[in-house]
Parts: sequence; structure tokens; C-alpha cells
Amino acid sequence: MYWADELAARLSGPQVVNDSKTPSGTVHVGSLRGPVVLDAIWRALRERGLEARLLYGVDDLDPMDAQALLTPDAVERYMGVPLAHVPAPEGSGAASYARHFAGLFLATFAGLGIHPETYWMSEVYPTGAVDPYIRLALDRADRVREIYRRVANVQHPPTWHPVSVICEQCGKVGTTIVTDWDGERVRYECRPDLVTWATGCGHSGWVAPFGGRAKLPWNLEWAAQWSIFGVTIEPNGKDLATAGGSRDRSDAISREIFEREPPINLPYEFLNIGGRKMSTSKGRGAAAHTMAEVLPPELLRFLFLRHRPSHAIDFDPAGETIPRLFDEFDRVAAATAGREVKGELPPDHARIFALSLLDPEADPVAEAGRFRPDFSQVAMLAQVPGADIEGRIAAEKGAPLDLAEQVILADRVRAARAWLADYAPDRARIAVRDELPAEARRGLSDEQRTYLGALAIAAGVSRPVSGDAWQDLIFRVAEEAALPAGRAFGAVYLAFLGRTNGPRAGWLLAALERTFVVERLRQAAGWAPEPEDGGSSAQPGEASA
RNA sequence: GGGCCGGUAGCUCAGCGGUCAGAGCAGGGGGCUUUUAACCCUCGUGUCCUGGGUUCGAAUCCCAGCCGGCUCACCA
Repeated sequence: MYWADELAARLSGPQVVNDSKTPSGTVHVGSLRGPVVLDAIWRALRERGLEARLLYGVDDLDPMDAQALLTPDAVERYMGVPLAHVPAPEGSGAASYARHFAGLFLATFAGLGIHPETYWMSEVYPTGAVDPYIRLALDRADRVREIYRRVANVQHPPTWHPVSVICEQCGKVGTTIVTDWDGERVRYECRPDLVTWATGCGHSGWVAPFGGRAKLPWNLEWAAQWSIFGVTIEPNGKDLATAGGSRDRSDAISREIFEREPPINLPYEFLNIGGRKMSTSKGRGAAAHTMAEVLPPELLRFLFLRHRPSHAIDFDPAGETIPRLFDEFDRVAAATAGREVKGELPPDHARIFALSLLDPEADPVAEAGRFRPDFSQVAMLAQVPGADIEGRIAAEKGAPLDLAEQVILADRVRAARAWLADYAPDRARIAVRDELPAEARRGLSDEQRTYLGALAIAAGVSRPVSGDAWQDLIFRVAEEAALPAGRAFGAVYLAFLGRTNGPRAGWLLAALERTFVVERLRQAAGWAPEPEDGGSSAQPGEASA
């Protein structure tokens, strides 16, 4: 059974699936694994007939700590300030820094068919919903300190209290420390040297830490969210799942301070690039919204859902990774539609396919049956100038594409272009050589040379213009020369591309200037002298999009 | 130092107690007179990381170790 269904099978009663994130900047593709896993669980629960909610929290009262994303003069003023109170980057129409980046992230979810109920901590605190937990945390501060010591081996001073006040003078939350609690108010200090990444203003005073004037530290806030929203399932990345790590602390705080059993955990692995962690700042990995251009949403879901959450996925967008992902998706789709498929299929392939669809209500078999053009072929067609891509694909299908199939094709054309621009290996790129390729000089047989010469003559006579006309000519001349079609095409490709295969030859030649084509054919045949120093007068043009 | 995950064909991975260990891709060979990066046929003896153990039987379970990655020990 599929892992998400296994989880759903051992549960009963209403379920609340939750995740939350600090909107401190753009995120890379790997960050999408969490939301996709959560969504799959949510769908599995509902399909099992359980009442289930999917929540997503934006921890936008967390302090700004990403200096690189601020302008230099804003660093002093905004480092340490809650993200909800930091202005959005220049050019953004968003109300705040947090809104800007959370908005990007949430839009990416929506594009993946993930539609959680969202909540913003900057809005939750003012309602007073967190106040009971702030009070509990302060009343039981000694036990909180004991938990940190026992679970995480972190020693806080006896005056340390688990709440951070938003400084009334400078507005920073990352620089304040609470040193006392009288049952209604806390005494806090905004210290210049509390953290290295932000500078407090030195203010101190007493304040009632309720209604949004203070926030709980991460581990307590997390546990408070569980209680406030009744969370029953909360998977998290394995970085948090380590012994003595965040999850352990929050679990202990939930049990011992807030007196509630923590939600079911299900740690998930990361998406690595070339065996290493993705890191946008280190130039490894791709921003989530960038990758969404290269991979249509179903493929992105498929990428994560085809493996168990505990399996680290190694994803390197370079090379053949992306075409292979499409091929594998198409194989799984074909099998789901009931078609015969070569080779083995992943376990639960039909389930994986169904969960990869954006619309949970869609009929998986009907969707699986749609015509999906081969990615490599689309990539090739996308490089032939003037190619009628949809016409060619429809011809392959044997019928016009329906609306859904047109969307699939458009997605793939877009994906192919992005892939070719950024990731494709050179051999996937088609380029007509400026000069007769050395491969042609070496690789052409005598009969192929004769054939190309004959083709040059025939082209001079019949002056073909369209791809069809060229294609016909290539075949006709091959027939007259008694050369098998495969050898004929190979000769053409060698003469222009320096390789033995390529896009439909007729359309390729039709895209080039005829005088150049004829001249090249004659050179390849050995009938015309080659230019001395590559200074060919003909302009071959690049046959790339 | 602690934790988690992984180590199976060139690459990506499936298999996780029971026929001689599998698939895709890549690669080799062959075929194809109009889908020519497609399609069809064909080719894989790999220390299943290592060493012990359990078992009638282990890639599959247990123990130890090695290697790789991530992570915690500051904050979120």
C-alpha cells in the first residue's frame, strides 16, 4: 500500500494536518517536498472518509535575519524586526516583506494544486489566541528551562523566560530578552549584543506580553500552534527530526507545558542536487518558482511522490534528468490508463499517478489516457524554426488534440525551452554547423557522397520550399540512387549537423537558405571546393529556437 | 560527539525472508521506402559496502564496522 494510505489506514476521527514556515526569503525546489507530502496525506485521509483539514501557517512574527536580502541602509533598521513589519522588497506591491515572500510561496503551492487554509501568526497573536500559552510558558518557565537542558542540552540562565517582547522603542523582536515575570507583566531588555546579526536599542521596561506585544520562541510557538489548531499530523523535514532537535523540544514542551500529546510526525528527506544539499546562496539548486517553469506541476508532484518520504531524492536538473522524469511519468500514466508498458513499474504506480494530478477530483484513468508527447521529441521540434509543433504532435496521435492535451503540449513546449536554455546537454541542442563538419568528411561513404550530390542537383531543379517538398525530395532521390532511407538521412544529418540523426530532415533543410543547402550538399559530395578559411559567404543560421 | 537516511549493473533506482537478483536510461549489435533523437528485435555472471550472527533459506532480519549525505549541540 502507498505510504500515505498506510498512514491514513491506521487513523480514525477528524484530522488536522499542519505545516508552517518562516517567510524569510525565496525558497528552492526542495522546500516544496513538505507541502506536497502534506497534501498527499490530506488527500489520502479524505479518500478514506476521514474529516481532514490542511493548514499552513506563516511564521511572520519571526525576526528578520537574512541580511543579504536587505539594502545596506535597511540592515541597521530592520534586522531583528518581525518579518511582518519589514517593508517589501523594492518593486513589490506587497504590504510587507513577509507578505511578499509568503505570497510567492503560497502561489507556488496553488500552482501545484495545494490549497491549504493559511494563517498568519502576526494575525493570530492579536486575537489573544496565543495568550493562554504565553501565560503557561511564563508560569512554568523553570520547567521550560529544564526541558531545554534535558532534551537539547541547552543551558539558559535562571532569569531566562520563554517569550520575546517586540521592543516598544525600536520594534525589534530578535534582540530582546525577558528577565522577569510578575504574573501580569514581564521585564525585558533590548540588548545591543544579544545576537550577532542584529543590534538592540538598549531600551528596557515592563510590559504585558499579550495580544501581539510579544511572541513565543520557535519551539514553544510550534507547540502552541498544535494546541490552538488541534493539529494531529505534522510531518517535518529531517533537519528538525534529529534527537535533541526542534521536534524533540517541541514535543516535550507540548506534553509537559501545554499538556497535550504532540501530533504524529513523519520526517521526510530532502531533495539534493548532485548528492549535496540544495543551497540557493551557494549556487546549488533552483528557486522553487524557477523550477516550476521547467517542470509542469504534475511532474513536480510526481518527482516527490514517486519515492517514500524517507528516501532522499537526488535531483540534478542538468543532463538527462528532466527528460527521464517526463518519460517515467508517461510510462506510469500509460500503465494507469491500462496500456501495456515495457519493463517494471514502481510500486503503487496508479496511486502515484492519481496523487500527482492537480485536481483531487479528477478521474485518474481518464487523465492517464490523454496523449502525452515525448519530451525529447518536443524539445527537438521546439528547435526547428517554423515547425508546426501541434500539427506534428496531432499527426503522431492520429487525431486533433483535445483541450487538455493542448495544455499538456503547451506545458511541455515551455518546459523544453527552459530545459534547453538552462540545463540540456550540448548533444540535445541542434545546431547547423557553419562549415562542413569533420564528421561528414570522415564518415560519409562513397554512395552517400554520390547521393548528396544527386540531391543537390535535384534541389537545384525542383527548388523545394516547404518541409514536405524537401522531405519528398530526400526520399525520391534516395530511391533513385537505390540508397536505403536510413543511410540517406544519415548522410544529410552528417553534412549539416555532424551527427547521424536529427530532427525531421525535410523541415530542417526548409528552414535554411536554399543556396546554402545546395552549396553544403555539393561540398559534402566532394563536388565543390570547401572555403579556404571558413569564410563561407552563405549564412547557415542557427537552427535553434 | 549524538541522531536520521542511504550504500543493489556505467547512471537513476525497485525489490526489504523464499524461484537462477530486476527495470528505466546510457552503451554494443541488427532492422526499418516517409513518426528517422521515433519505432522494432537483440546483448548484462553485478563482492546486492564489509565482517560476523539468526534461519531449511538473507540483498532482505540482528550485531559490529566502513563509506557518503543531512542534521543537532546558537537561532528559527
